[in-house]
Amino acid sequence: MNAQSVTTHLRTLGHRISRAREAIIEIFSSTTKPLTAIDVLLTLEKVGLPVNKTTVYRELEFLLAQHLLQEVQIESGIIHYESAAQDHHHHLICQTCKQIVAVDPKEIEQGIDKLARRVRINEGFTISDHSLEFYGHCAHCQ
Amino acid sequence: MNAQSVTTHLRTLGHRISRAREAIIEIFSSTTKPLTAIDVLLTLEKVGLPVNKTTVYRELEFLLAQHLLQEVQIESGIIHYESAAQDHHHHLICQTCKQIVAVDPKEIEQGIDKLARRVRINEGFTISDHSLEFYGHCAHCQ
DNA sequence: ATACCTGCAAACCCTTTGCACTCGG
DNA sequence: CCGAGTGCAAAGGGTTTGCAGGTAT
Repeated sequence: MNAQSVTTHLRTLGHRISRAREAIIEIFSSTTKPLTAIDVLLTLEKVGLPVNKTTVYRELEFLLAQHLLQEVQIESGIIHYESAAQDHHHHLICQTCKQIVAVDPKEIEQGIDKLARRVRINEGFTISDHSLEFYGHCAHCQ
Repeated sequence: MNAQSVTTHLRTLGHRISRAREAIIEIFSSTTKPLTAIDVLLTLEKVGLPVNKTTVYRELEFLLAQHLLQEVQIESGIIHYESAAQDHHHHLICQTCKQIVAVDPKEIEQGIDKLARRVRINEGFTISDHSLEFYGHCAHCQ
């Protein structure tokens, strides 16, 4: 889902498309990296569309409620968001330089589904989602 | 590793065992649930050993540095800790009642190792750790 | 025109820090 | 005794809220 179709979708639902909203949608459409509110704030400044941090927080909340963004659990104490339109995937987090790389896990996903099935059976849980993140060191930081 | 052997270990290293420290070690030795600083604070109050929150935060930091606790990534914006002495495992988080259940994944671990190996090859990362959490609904909340 | 969206300031929650005091070994 | 551990108050980050003013439709 590109930025264009997202704004059209929102308009259909009766939501307005302000400059800030449009820019934030554009930011998340053009990266696979999970971003924090501060990341978004700084990116907007760079792009020449400075916005109050309150607006950023409110917009992230709004897009989350619209299921256009999702939270990512990668670092304690700070919330990261990424586009919900991306294919389901996981992350590699370099513990040295903190860079985050998305992993497209076609094959991995199968494996996790198997694992989830075992867990569900064992504990009586119905599992609807999972998060799997790998921590280590990237090629450059080794 | 039980509370007794932990305190002995710390004494060997020249660290003192205050009442607060002892009680916190005891708390983490007797549960598999990941706890927040507030959880620990409230538990100490219940047990009749009220302690300042600063002390709790400092103690968690200390035990983390001693590799007796580890952080768990399960909820954005708040840090959960659990005993590092537990066998490596993962969690089931009920999205309704928020209860957290530890999963002992002897078999699962093998699967993840395989997945990690594929990821490492693909991205040039050296992977030293991972976190895998499942989200869904427990038997009671379904 | 009228909601919705925005900025600003203040409040909130979780966590950290500075400093003087206390207690464990 | 003496330094590690503690409490208190204040500050620090990230996030949320209230309200007045601005803007998209």
